[in-house]
Amino acid sequence: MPQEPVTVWERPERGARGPAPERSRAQITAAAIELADAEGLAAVSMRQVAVKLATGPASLYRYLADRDELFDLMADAVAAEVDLTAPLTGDPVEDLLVLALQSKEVHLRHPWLLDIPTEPLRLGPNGLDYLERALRALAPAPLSEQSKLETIGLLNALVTQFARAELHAQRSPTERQKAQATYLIKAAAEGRHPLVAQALAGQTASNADSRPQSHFAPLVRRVLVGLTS
Amino acid sequence: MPQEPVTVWERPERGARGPAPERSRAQITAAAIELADAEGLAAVSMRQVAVKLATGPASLYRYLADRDELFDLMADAVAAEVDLTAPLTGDPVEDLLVLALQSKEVHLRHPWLLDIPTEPLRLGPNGLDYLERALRALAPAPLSEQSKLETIGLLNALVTQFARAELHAQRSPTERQKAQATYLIKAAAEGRHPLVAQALAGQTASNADSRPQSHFAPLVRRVLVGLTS
DNA sequence: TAATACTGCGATCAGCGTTCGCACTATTAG
DNA sequence: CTAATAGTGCGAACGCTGATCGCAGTATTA
Repeated sequence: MPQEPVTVWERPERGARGPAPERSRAQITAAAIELADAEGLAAVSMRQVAVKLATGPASLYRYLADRDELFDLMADAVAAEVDLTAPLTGDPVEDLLVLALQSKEVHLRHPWLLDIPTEPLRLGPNGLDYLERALRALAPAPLSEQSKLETIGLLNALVTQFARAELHAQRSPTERQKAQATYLIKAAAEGRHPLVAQALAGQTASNADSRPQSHFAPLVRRVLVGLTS
Repeated sequence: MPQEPVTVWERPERGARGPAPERSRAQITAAAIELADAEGLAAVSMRQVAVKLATGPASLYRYLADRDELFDLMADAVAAEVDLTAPLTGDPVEDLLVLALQSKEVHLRHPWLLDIPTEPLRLGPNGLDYLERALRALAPAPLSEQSKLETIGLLNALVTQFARAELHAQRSPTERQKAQATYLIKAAAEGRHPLVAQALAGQTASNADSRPQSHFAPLVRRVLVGLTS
């Protein structure tokens, strides 16, 4: 027998009998995203989401199997913020770059995305559209299927990496981060890590320009050119 | 006044007064790593670690400020498994590749590393040595300090990405993963994502060769050549 | 009209990270 | 030698978490 449907995406939103649900997955997702945008992913507990919807925690389990599925819904919801309608140029590098830039914007808008535990194949309908688009952009490149997927994965890794760095730069540091920074400086000044000290100096010097110039686009371009040649 | 020491690395392991501690950070770290290796990072709760050390949870807080510091210790402990003593060749690409390969091995040996929440500057003494080594490898390359750090960051992103993929391939899939996979297949077969379907087919075909050949080394080389030229 | 399948949700469970306060002990100061 | 001090071990507890169970109420089907 073929195992009942299991992902949120396949499981029907409501049954055919009984009273109409008073809420919807979309509403719950929206409430969760609002919470996460305002107070971080840690604030997205079943209880707090329930409070926001004026119900009890147990009720949410009529809509979701568990908290992880809520993450699925949240991630896929914001994936829809990427525009996939613009025409492709035919240049894999430029077309992928457009995608990556947008994806990075989404991450900056929803920093909690970086806190969602990485699951293999966490991909909803919108994520699927995104992937299809990336593969379309990559179609002209003479790569194996596996290499294409690896390239897209690498691109996503770059997106999250730079999103993290930019968020880190623009947010005021926590106590922990200040402590870590002073430790690093002190340790580097000890003399046994001269190159780290030098890199640190260069880093703070470039910050003194107060130009948070990100090298994202040029770096992505270089990497993609190297991979799709 | 200069704020009391705050990172685990600066805070002295024991005070000058009072009885000698019955345990050490190293012991606690070892117990936590054993737990994590065997049952995953989720099993590393203060209580379970305490049980493993035949003590109470509250006692651990004489050694650590919080659970996150335990992660610091764990990550830095396994960072020591990378060999940094071999002589450098002088070729940044090859020298960094050696580092990356080792780092990936560490991740395969300790999969829970991928579950530790990414914090900016989570870097202990061993992590610092690793960073210094990477900068040494990169010294011959004509790059700005910032670009060097970005390159190393990208390298680490590649390491985690491939480690994740390889672990995913070699572990038997969870219920969730099976469900996600069947959803993906079904959705791709629907016709609106032809390229995803094609990529999926190519993926399962290459798996049929049962050769889990990783493209890690060649891909890292290509990326690094592109970035350090 | 009866059976059925669904909904909302209060009560509750087990587990979590962390804090408090107390008994105890080694070191230091007088 | 004694008293003050700072450190240690840890039982008990607090507030929070994700999740389950069972029951009352409701819309659909037979």
